[in-house]
Amino acid sequence: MSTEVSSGLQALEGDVFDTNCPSRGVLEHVTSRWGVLVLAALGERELRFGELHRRIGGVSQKMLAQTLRALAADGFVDRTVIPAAPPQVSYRLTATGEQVAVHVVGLVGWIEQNLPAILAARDVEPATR
Amino acid sequence: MSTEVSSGLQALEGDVFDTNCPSRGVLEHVTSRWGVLVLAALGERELRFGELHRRIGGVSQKMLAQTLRALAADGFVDRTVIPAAPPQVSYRLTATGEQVAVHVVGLVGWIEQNLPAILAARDVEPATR
DNA sequence: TCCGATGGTTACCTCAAGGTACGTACTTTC
DNA sequence: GAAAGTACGTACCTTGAGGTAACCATCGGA
Repeated sequence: MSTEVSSGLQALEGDVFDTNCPSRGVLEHVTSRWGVLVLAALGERELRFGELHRRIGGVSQKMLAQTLRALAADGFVDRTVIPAAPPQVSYRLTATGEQVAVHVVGLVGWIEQNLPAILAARDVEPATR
Repeated sequence: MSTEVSSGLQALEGDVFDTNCPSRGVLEHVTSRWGVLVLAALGERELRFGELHRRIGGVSQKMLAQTLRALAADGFVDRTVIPAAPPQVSYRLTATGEQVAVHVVGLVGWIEQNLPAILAARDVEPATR
């Protein structure tokens, strides 16, 4: 479809198995401890800082701000400041962000749904050891 | 199909947004630095320890073994020892593991394909700041 | 006979992830 | 006028993730 080869010498795909490939960095932002949860939360709807903080259990303000900055730098999250009395800041996924979020939400959803089975399997199979 | 409700009082879904939910642990195993790559690698085919080590750039033996142990404990990876001269150990995804791997591979694949766009966006938008 | 490969384990050490606490600037509320 | 909420930034400190190196057991090959 959109695969214009144009005149590009570059625009090659990434390879996460290569230590030096920049995709490693992106992958680590997305799959970081709080990155996954931020993407999953924003996948539901746009949220303000405080709402995100309350929604994601256990995250500190510092780490939330830091994670949001990293995701914004990669172009996954859009930050909007509403200049009000106490300045309100809203976060939403960009078009690109929504695409990653689809995968992240899929993964998270699968884990949530299959959690009972996973936990059950943990106890049973000492035989394999 | 297989959705027997049985007599279960439990078997509830997980909630990753809850700090104390065990799904958090599973999620962190799966999305850990090396966990993602191991699942992605084994998503392609069964691999031996050394093959995995060579395939995943930058991983140490220690972390690879540790990651494999965690994924095996969660029932995502199956470990098979072939008692040969230098004992060979093979790793493959379980049925459950293949299901998570689908999501992980999807995510990783998306990042690899969209890497050029992501990197390009990084440089351009200093306006948003 | 010594080397190297296989698939680890263990001890040791380092650095960065991440938590706590406090500062900020402004406003509403009691 | 003091406290509380909003959205952070920063300094400080702890913990654990993760790297390095050495060791082990066995076998085939040079």
